[in-house]
This record gives sequence, C-alpha cells and structure tokens, in this order.
Amino acid sequence: MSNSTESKEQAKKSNFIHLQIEQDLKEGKNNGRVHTRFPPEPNGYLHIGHAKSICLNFGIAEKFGGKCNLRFDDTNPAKEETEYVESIQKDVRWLGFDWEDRLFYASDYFDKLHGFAIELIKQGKAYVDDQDAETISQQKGTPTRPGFESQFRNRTPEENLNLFNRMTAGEFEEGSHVLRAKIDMASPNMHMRDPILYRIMKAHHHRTGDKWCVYPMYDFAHGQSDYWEGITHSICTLEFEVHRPLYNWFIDQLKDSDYRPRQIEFARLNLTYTIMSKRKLLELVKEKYVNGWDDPRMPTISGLRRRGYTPESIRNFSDRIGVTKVDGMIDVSLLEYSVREHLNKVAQRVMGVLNPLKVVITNYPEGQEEELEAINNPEDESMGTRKVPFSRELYIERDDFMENPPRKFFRLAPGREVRLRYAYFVTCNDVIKNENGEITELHCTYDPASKGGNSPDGRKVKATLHWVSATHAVKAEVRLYDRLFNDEDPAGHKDVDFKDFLNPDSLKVLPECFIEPFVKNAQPLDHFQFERLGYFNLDYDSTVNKHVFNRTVPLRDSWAKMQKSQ
RNA sequence: UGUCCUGUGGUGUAAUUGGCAACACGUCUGACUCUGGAUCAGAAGAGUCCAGGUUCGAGCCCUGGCAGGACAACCA
Repeated sequence: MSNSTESKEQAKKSNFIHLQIEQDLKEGKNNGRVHTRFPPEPNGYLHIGHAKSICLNFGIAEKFGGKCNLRFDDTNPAKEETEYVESIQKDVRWLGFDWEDRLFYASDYFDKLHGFAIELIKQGKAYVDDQDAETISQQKGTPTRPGFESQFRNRTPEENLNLFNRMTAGEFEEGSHVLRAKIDMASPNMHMRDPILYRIMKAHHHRTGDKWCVYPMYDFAHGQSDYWEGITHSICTLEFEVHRPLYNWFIDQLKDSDYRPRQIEFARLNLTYTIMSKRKLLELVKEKYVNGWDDPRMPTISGLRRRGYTPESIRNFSDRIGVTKVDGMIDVSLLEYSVREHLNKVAQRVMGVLNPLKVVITNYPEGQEEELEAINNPEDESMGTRKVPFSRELYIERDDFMENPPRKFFRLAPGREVRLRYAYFVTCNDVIKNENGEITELHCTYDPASKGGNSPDGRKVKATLHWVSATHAVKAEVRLYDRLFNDEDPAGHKDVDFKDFLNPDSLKVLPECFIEPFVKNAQPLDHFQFERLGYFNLDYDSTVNKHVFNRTVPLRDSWAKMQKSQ
C-alpha cells in the first residue's frame, strides 16, 4: 500500500554536500567509493533533528550506490545506556533505513585507540598531566588569549608510558591524571591546545563492562573510528567545524596512504516552538513534564511515531528543508504540512464526533436502522467503501450548530437544512435546553428522499456535517495536542529557562468521544482521517474496552482562520 | 579584541563554466466540491547585508566593511 505512494516521491533534491561528493567522484577519489555513517551517542532518544542527519547520510549512500554505517559513539559510560542503543536502532529502521551488517560502536576500537595513544606517547606527542580539571582549563586560555604550557608537558616518553599504564591499570583516582596530546598551547584554535585524549573513569560500560578504567574522549575517538571504518565522507554538524584540524592532526599521525575521511559540516535542524537538545529533552522526561521520550508532544522520532507521523512524511520533510550551512529556523507548520500531505493520500476516512451534541430525527421510525455506503478514501479509489449505520438518535459536533449563526456560518441552525454526510438532508426544528440554558439536544426531521446525501429535486445545502449513530458508536478517548512550547524559540532566551515557555494546554483529553464502529478493530498506530476534523491514530494505551486516539494534526481549517482574523 | 563559518521574498531552499533571480511552504484571489479538507487556476511578495572594484554583463570573481553563529566540558 505504501509502495505506490513511495514510488511517487519526487527525485531527491540535491544539495551542496551531494555536489562536493560528485566533485570528489569526478576527481577519482577513494576509487569511486562513497561511504558515510550515522554516529549517535546512545545517551537519549533520537529526534527530528537526527532524522535530518539520518536521511542525509543514508540518502547519500543510496544516491551514490555507497554504504552507510550505524555507529554508536559510546565513549562516555556515565551517560550511555542500552535502552538508548535499542531505541535508536528501532527508530532508524522505522524511518526506512538499513545499515545491513555494519553496526559498529566506538567501543569496538577501544583497544586500537589505546594502542594509538601509546604510540603517540612513544613518539613524544602525548603526555600525562597530573593537574586538576580547573587548572588545565585555566591554562587553556580563552578564544582570544593564548594558553600556556603545563609543567608536566615535557616528561619523558618513559615516564609518560609508565603513568599511562598505571592510569589504565586503575592505580589512580578519577580526575587525578589525564593523557593529553602535545600540540600547541598558543594555537588560535582552542581544540589544538593540547586536547585531552584519555580520562580516568571507573565506570561500567554498557558493552566493555569493567574492562577499562580510562576512556577516550570523543575527539580522540571519532575521527579515527571514521578512518578505520573506511568512511569517505564524514558528515557532521556545524559546531564540529573547528574540530576538523584536530581530527586531521590525529589522522596525520595514523595514515599510511593518502586516504582520509573528508569531513563536511551542515547546519543542524532548528524548528519553531520546539527544543532540539537531548539534554533538555531528557530534563522534560526526568522531571515528568511529559510522559516519557515517546510522549506525542515530543520532537523525538518515537514521539512523532506515536503522534501518528509516518516515515514517509518525515523523509519528505527532511528532503524539503534542504541541507546548507546556514543556521536557520524551520517553521513547524512545514512538518505538519508534510504529514497532512501524506496522510491525505493514505488515511482511511471515518466519522467521529469529538464534542457530541445529541440529535433526534423525529420523523425517523423508532427502532429502525439502516446502513449507508461511505467512501473510504476519495484520494484512492482502490480503498473501496464501507457501511455506516444510521438510526434515529445521532451525535453531531457541537461546533456544527449555532442558535444565532453569524453571516458566514454555513452549518446547522434553527430552521436550516444541511446534509449529514452519506446519509440524509436534515432540518433543525427544535433546540432543547436544560435549566441552565445549555443546549442538550436538537430535534430534526429528515427528508427520506435524500438518502445517500442527494436530493432528487436538486435542492442544495451549504454544509455537510459528519455524524455518528448514538447506539452504534464506539466510545473513545481522544487526546488533542498542541505545541509543547508557546515561544518560537524556547531555548533561545539567555535569561529565561526554556521550561518557562511550556504550554499548559499542550494536551487536552476528551474522555467521551464517539467514533463510527469501523474503528473497532483498529491496531495501535493505525491512522485515520476523522472527516472534517483531522488525522488521528490509535494509541498504544488502547485496550479492547477502551479506544484511545491521538490527534496527529488537524485538517486545514479555513473557517477557523476566518474567525480568528475577525 | 583571536580563529573558523554564514549572509538570496515572511520561512526554507535554487540559480549550468559570470548572461537581466527559480521552486516549496505561507499569504491573498477565484473555480470546483457530499470533508469550510483535497484539487485546479491566478496574484502579491526579494533585485540577492552594505560600499567600492573587475567585466559588455556579477547573487556568483576581487577588496573593505557590517551583521549573525561556532569555539574557552576530564560532554558528544
């Protein structure tokens, strides 16, 4: 079913990275080989920003007939967990990408990295520093002021080797020693000022267990991992641009041919009204501002999946936004546009009433019922039709009735005739209210001749309403989501915490909604269009007795827009 | 008082070896419609951060400014 829509996807847009790879290919680099990798740290769940990177890296492999590895950058056991390793693999697969047998970990290279460190020590290019973190940091200078050298910088290779071996053996306390590269404390590039290579961490690693007491820094592991995996193009985000000279310095010490991964940086994704920092997302999860990493309000892949987004829509989005070095801000509405576009083509239509108002068809025989034919998806004839039960008592949307309608309101009102979709023309005769003056019920009459929704005399109505038969409807809980933050750039305020912009109305639970019986056997993640309302999918929280739907995104609503602008 | 990166309609991206700025979203019209959805037709909206220069001709090249971002974790 998704095959036909997938093949319709327009040819992927090109970008400056594609262009540079094409140039490399033209120059015969790497014997025409193209090999990328997606290198997440397993310290949190993947989010829509990662999706951009995943689509880019796997997309390059697809486009150039190359390969793309999945590699976990797991050099910091204090923050990394197996749960994240698993969720990341699930999410990448769900997005539709395959790393085949090329699943790697930076920890696969711990031995090699350690050996390389010893080699650098022997060559006099690395040394053990006994100073504490604060001292080292002070000596490092600032971006505008050069640093100065550590008193331990000129130890002999023998002494360094001895110390590093003892660090490795666990003889020292955490923080007491580090191994540093001997490069240039006066370099205008901070990263070249004798960067730390290894630190002592007596932590349990999710893969290597308690084997190591020292762990390599990311900067010392990342470039070499790419090198050892034969990566030709190391795609990463802008902030690593300044790290490139350091990565190249390491590879210079290592390489035995002219092969070297080429690092190309691009701008990470920023979306309006959302935060993209794993640290901040973790904070929301830990402090229970949301219900877990897969809360449908989260910009995580798992959250979007639960919300009802499809892999296709995310891939299309990612293609649409392009890839550049400009650090911009994408409007979330573009993401929403992408789901609507896809769901419109594939979603099963169904009628559901979120905010029920009872309607009694007074001239419809009591106890009678019938089935009317409805189209499953007007965008896809092959999806066929279904039967929808009709009876004397119905529910319609409260918003579809107004006692004193304004000029441009086309829906039901006293004395007015409208169409019930696929059913009959009905006219409102009486408005029943309770003692508080609240409308509890509408009494209408129907025109039997208009069965199916057309009147034989060619009479027109201005509105078509969705409805549901009271006795046949499935009762459901519906969760309506709004943006998690009510500020365009919640993380962009220096003096205000991003949590101050949390939208208190980001989740609205409607406990008593009525959906046509068709959804009875729906499975979690099945998506629907509730006609005239939006796209919804069944949540994992559903049980056999209770259906729970998430609203993925509302339909475009020009009526609401009109009202707002007035 | 450093190094590196970036600067095209509201937003995001295009523009073959320099040849009078294109596309998508959004916005606004209108058509159609048993979803105020979708679809279709059309419109408005930038003269490419600024100033010089090279050139018959510059968003693309040069010079100088200006603006924004990144870099000072034993994080990645």
